[in-house]
Amino acid sequence: MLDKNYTPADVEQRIYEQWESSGAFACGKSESKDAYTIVIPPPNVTGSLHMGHALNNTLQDIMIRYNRMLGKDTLWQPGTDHAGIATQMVVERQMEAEGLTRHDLGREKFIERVWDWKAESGGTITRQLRRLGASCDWQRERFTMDEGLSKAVQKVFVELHKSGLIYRDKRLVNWDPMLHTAISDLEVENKEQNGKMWYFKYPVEGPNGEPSGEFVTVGTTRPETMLGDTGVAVHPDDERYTDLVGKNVVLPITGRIIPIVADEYADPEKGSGAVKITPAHDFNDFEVGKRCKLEIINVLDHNAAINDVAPQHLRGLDRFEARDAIVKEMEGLGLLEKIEENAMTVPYGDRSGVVIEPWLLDQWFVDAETMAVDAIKAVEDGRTTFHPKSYENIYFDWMRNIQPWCVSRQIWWGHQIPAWYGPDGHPFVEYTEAEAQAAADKHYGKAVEIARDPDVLDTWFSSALWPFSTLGWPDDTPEVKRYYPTDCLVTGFDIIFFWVARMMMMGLHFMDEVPFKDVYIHALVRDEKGQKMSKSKGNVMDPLDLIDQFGCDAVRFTMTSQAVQGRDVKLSISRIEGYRNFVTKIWNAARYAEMNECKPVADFDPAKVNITVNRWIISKTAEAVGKIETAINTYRFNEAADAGYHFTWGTFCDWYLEFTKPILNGDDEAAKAETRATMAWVFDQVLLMLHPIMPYVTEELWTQITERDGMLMLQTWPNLKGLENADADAEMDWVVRLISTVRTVRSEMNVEPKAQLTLRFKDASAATLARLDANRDLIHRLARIQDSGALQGEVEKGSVSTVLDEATVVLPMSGIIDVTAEKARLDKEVKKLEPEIMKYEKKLSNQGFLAKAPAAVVTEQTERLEGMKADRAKLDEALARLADL
RNA sequence: GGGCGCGUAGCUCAGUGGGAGAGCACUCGCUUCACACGCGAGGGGUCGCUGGUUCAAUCCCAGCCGUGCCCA
Repeated sequence: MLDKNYTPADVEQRIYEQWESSGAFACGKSESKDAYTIVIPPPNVTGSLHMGHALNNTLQDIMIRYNRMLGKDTLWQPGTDHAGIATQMVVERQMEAEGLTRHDLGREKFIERVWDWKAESGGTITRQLRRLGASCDWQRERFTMDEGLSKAVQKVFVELHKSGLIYRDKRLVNWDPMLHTAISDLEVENKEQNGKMWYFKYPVEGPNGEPSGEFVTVGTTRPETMLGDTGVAVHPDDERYTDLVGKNVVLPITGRIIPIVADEYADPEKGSGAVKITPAHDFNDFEVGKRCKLEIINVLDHNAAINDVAPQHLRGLDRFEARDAIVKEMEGLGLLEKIEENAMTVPYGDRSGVVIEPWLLDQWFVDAETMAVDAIKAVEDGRTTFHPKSYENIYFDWMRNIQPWCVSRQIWWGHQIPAWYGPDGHPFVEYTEAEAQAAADKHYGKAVEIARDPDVLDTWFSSALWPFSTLGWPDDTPEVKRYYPTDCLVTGFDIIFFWVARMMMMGLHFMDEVPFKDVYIHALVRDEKGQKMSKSKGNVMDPLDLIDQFGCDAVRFTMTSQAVQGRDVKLSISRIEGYRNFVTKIWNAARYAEMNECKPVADFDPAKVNITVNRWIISKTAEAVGKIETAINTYRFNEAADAGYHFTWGTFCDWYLEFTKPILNGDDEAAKAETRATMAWVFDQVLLMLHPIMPYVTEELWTQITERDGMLMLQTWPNLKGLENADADAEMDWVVRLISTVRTVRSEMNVEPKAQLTLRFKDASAATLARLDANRDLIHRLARIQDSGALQGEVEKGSVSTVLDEATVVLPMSGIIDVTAEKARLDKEVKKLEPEIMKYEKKLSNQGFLAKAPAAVVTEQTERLEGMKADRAKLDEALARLADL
């Protein structure tokens, strides 16, 4: 006997353990030729599950469970990435409490400590994914720092270097002065904020090296960088400055003599039209400096404090202290022209939260521009398709303007770069130190000492290999053959550049094939007001809390029903509550089936049932399954949820279960048996079709209903093609409309709920009367009718009338009818109809419409008008009868 | 500044070149033997504004207004 209520907390953990321990998640068990593979976008090992993960992994699990039920050899490859900077920060913070820094331990011991941390705390998110019901193949769980994946990283680095796609270069990079490492463009967050624009007057040098008395005014938002100025640029067409180009200015404070150059970067419209150029500390200035052959002078140290190049009194000052000091000094010199408020964008490190400094360094770069060529082409020719397609533009745009990817990081936790340097700094990139030594010795023609590059690679470098490194590459494994390329990558749009783009580049280069055929981009999860969830706003919802509160299935269903392509998910509690109620509804439907002894019958054939209601619900079941299939195949998850919800609640529970009551309480044993078997079968189909979205309650009911051969998650997806039945649909549709219309009349006429009425059909066709005969019991029960049939003679006085197709439905109510109310009710019906009739009359008298619209449309609209006119005539008749009273 | 999206019922959102929909909320009625996390019925929208294309526009096009995001 099923419990009165479904208690998710009692069920979910137990079922998950059964699934996992039975090996049901493992790939390689199906004999199908087809494989279906998703690699999880590896969550950060320091992370914990947030709503974005919940959405992302629910959708992946739906795809995986659905394809597994289709019989494919399904692999959902799980794992985490090592999150170099984030993880190092976590461990360093821990050590801080003990008064230690990583330098106290040294590199080796520190890394040991990170592994200890990982062993202890690194499993959080994978445990949480289990609570979400994720059917990942956990035995294959990988970590980007695993031996195998590290081998892949090493090979990729060495090979890309040998082919010139990785190179060492001195370039401006984004320097994080708190974390003391370079980071990539993508790890920089540009924030709009109000700052200031300071205008400095730079004295122009006269013919003899003395100040000429003339000044050039330059604006700057970062006064401290003036110490590194090596030029002043003006626009070549800016006539105000034509005479000055070629002359020099004397840089205040430092006394450095720097040239005035012409470069189109200077915008005559902005400020004074002249700009100071600091090639070592600004990306644009760096380019100007290159074009105009300006000196590059670095004035900051790795803490972004002023270095020893600067005059004595400024050395060692933090950049912001230096800013104040310089402004004050310029003011003292009478060289501060003015200060303006200025809206500007400031770059922040996404991990450290401090302002990033462009800094000139030797770093390792990937030639992304070259690698992007194939990656762009693969999407252009459809080898990889984005869903929704509009995201392809974002991808193209980024890929076509891609910058060299800085992959070296000055931290310890990560894949150490396989590069060794000779005495003069020449790099040797090899798999092992011995090989590097040999290469160096050969290069220098003698035995030399080499030292390994202390830097590690960007975490995203290793996650870019994820779709094949997790399958065992570079080893030639059966898994690589079977599961690559993967079928779909499911991710948020904010991650297109981090994962999609880089996985595409690496996959195409090393595997000669795209890493995934489809990319499904889902939206962000926001709060119910549409605001981004953030800790500072205090509007974060914890998916685990929600699961505790409402059950996992309700949370998953909510996510799914909201996962509309191209639209953000706005999550509200009331919505989750609503779907929790849906779970309860399913549970209660199962109880009803159980109470009525509806158990699955082994040899039940849905094509061979006789009773119309049963044929009808089977037809509707086939329709619902079809809708869900189409929806999932086209990544319209909300439509899948919608179809499941409406079929289960709106059709199966609201109508079919009610229809079965007179049968199951009746005496016709054959009808009872068929109905019991049908209901059990349909309910099984409900469990099957909803399982990908709500795995727990469906699995629990599957095993509770009866003895089964195996778990629901390993059953075959229903194939119900050909079970649709238009005749049964039409008949039951009529029954539903009849019952609804009677109920409406009862409600609007305030008929006692318990009162049993008589039902008469005026002008009904033989077909209608046959339908009435065939479905009399259930019509009587659901509409509370005691007697029904064709109208004999005149309509009884005091009857209520309504129109259903060709017939008038008459409900005699002598003694209980309220004439005024009935007249009002009929008037309302007529009033609803009239503007519609006018609309169609106008349309159908339009010659243009008759001439140009397709014939089928004209016919259809004509019929519709005729129908409405007939309805009105019947209503008029009813009103006339009422007038006699 | 460039790009993308959105504006449909009180709220959150589906949808379609030819009859405006759902969930929640709201109103009324119901201890109907699966379910009050329920059942039945109902009210509510000039589909942002202005033009254009079309026999026909909420849907396609242009402009505008409002709003959100990404990039610089």
